[in-house]
Amino acid sequence: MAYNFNEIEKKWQAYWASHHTFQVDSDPSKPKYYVLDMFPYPSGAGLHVGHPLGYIASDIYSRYKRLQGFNVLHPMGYDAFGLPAEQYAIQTGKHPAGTTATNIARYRGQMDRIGFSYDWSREVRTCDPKYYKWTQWAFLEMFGCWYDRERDCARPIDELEARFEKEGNATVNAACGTVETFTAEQWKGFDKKHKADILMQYRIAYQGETTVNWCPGLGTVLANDEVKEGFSVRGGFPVEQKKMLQWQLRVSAYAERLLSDLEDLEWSDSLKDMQRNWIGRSQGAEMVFKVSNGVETYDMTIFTTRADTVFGVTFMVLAPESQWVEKLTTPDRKEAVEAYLKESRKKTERERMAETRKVTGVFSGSYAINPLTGSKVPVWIAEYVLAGYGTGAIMAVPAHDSRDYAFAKTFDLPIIPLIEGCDVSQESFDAKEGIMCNSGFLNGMTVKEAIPAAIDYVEAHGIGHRKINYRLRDAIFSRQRYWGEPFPICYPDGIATSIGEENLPLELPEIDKFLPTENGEPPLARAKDWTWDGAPLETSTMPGFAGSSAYYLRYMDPHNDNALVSREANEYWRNVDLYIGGTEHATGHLICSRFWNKFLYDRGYVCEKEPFRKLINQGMIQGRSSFVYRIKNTNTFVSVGLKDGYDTTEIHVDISLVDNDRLDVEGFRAWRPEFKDAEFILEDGEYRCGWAVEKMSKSMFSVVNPDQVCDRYGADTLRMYEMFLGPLEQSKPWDTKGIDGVHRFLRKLWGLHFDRDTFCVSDEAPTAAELKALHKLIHKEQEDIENFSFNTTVSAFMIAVGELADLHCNKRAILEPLDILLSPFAPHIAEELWSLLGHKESITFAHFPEYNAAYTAEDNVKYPVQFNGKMRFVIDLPKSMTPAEVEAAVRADENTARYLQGAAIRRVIVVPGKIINIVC
RNA sequence: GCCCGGGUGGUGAAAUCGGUAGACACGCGGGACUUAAAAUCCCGUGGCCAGGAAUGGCUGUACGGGUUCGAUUCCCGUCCCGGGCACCA
Repeated sequence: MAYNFNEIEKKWQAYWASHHTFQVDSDPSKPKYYVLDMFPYPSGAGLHVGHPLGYIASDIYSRYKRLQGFNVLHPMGYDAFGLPAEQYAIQTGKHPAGTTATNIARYRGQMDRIGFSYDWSREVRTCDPKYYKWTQWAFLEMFGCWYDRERDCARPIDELEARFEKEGNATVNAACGTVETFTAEQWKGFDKKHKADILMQYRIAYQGETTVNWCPGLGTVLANDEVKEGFSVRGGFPVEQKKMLQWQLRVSAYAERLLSDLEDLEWSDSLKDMQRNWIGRSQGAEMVFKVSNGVETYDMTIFTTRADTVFGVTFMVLAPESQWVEKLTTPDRKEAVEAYLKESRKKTERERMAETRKVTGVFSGSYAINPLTGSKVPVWIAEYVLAGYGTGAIMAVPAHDSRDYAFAKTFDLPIIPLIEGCDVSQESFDAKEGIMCNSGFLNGMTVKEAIPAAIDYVEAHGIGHRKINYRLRDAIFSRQRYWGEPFPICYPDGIATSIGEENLPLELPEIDKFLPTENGEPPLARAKDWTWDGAPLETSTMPGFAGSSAYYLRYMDPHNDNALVSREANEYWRNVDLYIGGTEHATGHLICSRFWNKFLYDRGYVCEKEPFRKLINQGMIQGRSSFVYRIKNTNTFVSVGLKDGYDTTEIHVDISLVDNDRLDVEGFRAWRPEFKDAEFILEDGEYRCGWAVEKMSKSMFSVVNPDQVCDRYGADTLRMYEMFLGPLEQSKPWDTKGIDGVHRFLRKLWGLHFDRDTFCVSDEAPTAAELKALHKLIHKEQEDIENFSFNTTVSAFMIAVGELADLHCNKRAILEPLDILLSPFAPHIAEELWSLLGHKESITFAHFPEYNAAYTAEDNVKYPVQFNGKMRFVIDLPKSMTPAEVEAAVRADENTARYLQGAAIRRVIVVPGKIINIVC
């Protein structure tokens, strides 16, 4: 009986669908397990073999957990709003909704062929109004809240208003923008607009002026992780800095919690490090310097992590965008300062990057007084100081900071070394080590002692205080685009106002063209009557990460119209136990989603403070592209082994024309008209191609479509082969030539049931050898799956099946458990064999066989033996022996006696399971 | 520049609380079956050396040191590759 995988796979996929095999419901009698894939953006190109890697791994784990008796939630959906569909719409006039639906259908078709065990009844699409209702809802919740630092959580903004009525804002400790201090009386006197402006500074979703990454090519702002080296990730257009009024989320208020809660997560250290880096906690002090422009004197606050170096301050620097610039520029310096500001504003991010090490700056004309030494130092303005970090102003210590050093050298400012014996004639001494000098009361201390001592002194004298800064910025939440969630915000009298949660969803309006308007407004401004109760509605839309921030919650209760997720559903499913996806979301989606979850947690809508307990980043599958070598100015191609003798050009060739690095010469001639008359210089009678590991891409003709692999080998082979390729988290090239090995294995397994002499599965009791082969596999599979070491599990299957084949095993008691073990990896063939063994129920409901230690305990172990200090040989003894038994065996062993050459054994020391020491 | 990973056959890779390095698979070589091919099955396969052969010896996990009876594994230094951050005071 042949292994007809296409028929088998179709049959079981239909069976699972019609029996709703993978549909789940809350079931308090069973433990829950939630396995989630990062949902895909459905692009027009469809899936290539790299995309399903993580999905296959999560599917194997889900099926494995089901076998163990868990109630497994394993859903899938689509991150359906986004730029490519809109760019396509601009080019073709086709509505993004249509393109998106088409792409989703294609993705679904491709995924279905691989035999995933998703509960499709829970599918979500972020562009569906029933879904984005809850994205908008969460936004309004954030709009309606402020962050209370006292209680360290989000609170309703009404409470804050009531408090302003009673006591003003002096006692309020909130994460907020810059606000003046006011009393209750003053608050009552403010007009409506003024009050709204003040409240806006406190809201968690707020509107604020900020410098953004503006991408003229796309006509929108972009988040930091949507920009790479000054170009947009999508489309590759240049990006520049621009000040704009934007909706933002106060993610920075959660910085400390986002950082400390990382501890308990089962994420890789590298990923945690990336997040820690992104959050960028740094401990230091804020210090006040008196600054004067000759007319007026102010208190200017700066932030430093090196309070110990105050004695070495020789100048101060302001960011060009700092509010101090205006106050501290003296009339005689005005012209020079303005010229500098104009220059720096003109520069794009890209240009600033290109001149990274070029030092620029301008003197403001003002001076500051060092609070510890009383000395007078100049105040400069320079691009290397960032407005968005700390206070936008620094004290410069050129002797011990390389950036200050470069600046001092360029503008010829003094450099005062503060550490004994350090040489600052060529470069600064940045290390935090050594003994302090030239530093008054700090002299003689080590740097590590001096830092806290300096801060203590500063605090005691009222010059400053300890302070922790974060580089995590608030998330910019507006996009000047069409294909995203509309903001449920309108502007009566110019005041941003919620349209009311009861009116959600606010649906995306139809427009005739997807471009910005002639006067530069976002596309939504084209919509007819885009107003609410006569007031204009917000015209920007939400960014891509809005819809993906809480989708894992929606899967728990996807059809609920009254809540994002009901309390019961949330309390049952809680959070994601295993999350699998690419590392490209390490700082964008994963920070935003954690923030979003924490906000909902503060408000009591969800019961877990972290969304994703365990996270695995699957590696990328790269392409393996092939080359031919054309001799320059000819139409002759030379085989890779001979190319060094010629001057050649490397040309990518379609990998479907290449088999095992050998070129299909006729196919190549037919491939492109220009190669019709191609000549070849062969080696050993064939044309061999060169190859390289590159990104899998159309332009390098290295894309492998999973559908084709399924046609030729079947889904089970695809699934096992992708796992067999190498460790899950590692990037590795796809190479179709190894797939035969896995396919052969499945055929062998099939044959083991049917082709072995006669067709008969017997109820005979299995032999010890058969049981041992099975139980070794059970042991290995359980251990490996828990460690996500799927590649070695596949090897273990091959070994076990090889052993059983050698034993001509056809015992039901062995074959049944074998099918169960295989079912997470190759579910179709496992189901088919299971049913052919006489079972009516799908294998999904079978229990997972427990590891029976009795059969593997017989495994022998190797004991290295040493005597009188030297190791000489190894002896082989059963693992199950106690140390006393080992000793007896050693004393009785003939080989040992021979090695010892007649020496009498005085003592035998056994390190359990490891080593034997013989004292003679 | 800073922070993480990682360097093992022709290839993808196994093996790390230190214990026979290269499991499993691809590829390659040889053989069986076949008129032939495909498919299938069997044997061999890190390198070097000796032998007619079974076999034996040496060497070998990027490089150089160290700890240890014993190091792919632990420590120090160097080189290379991949990823992340990048004027964050």
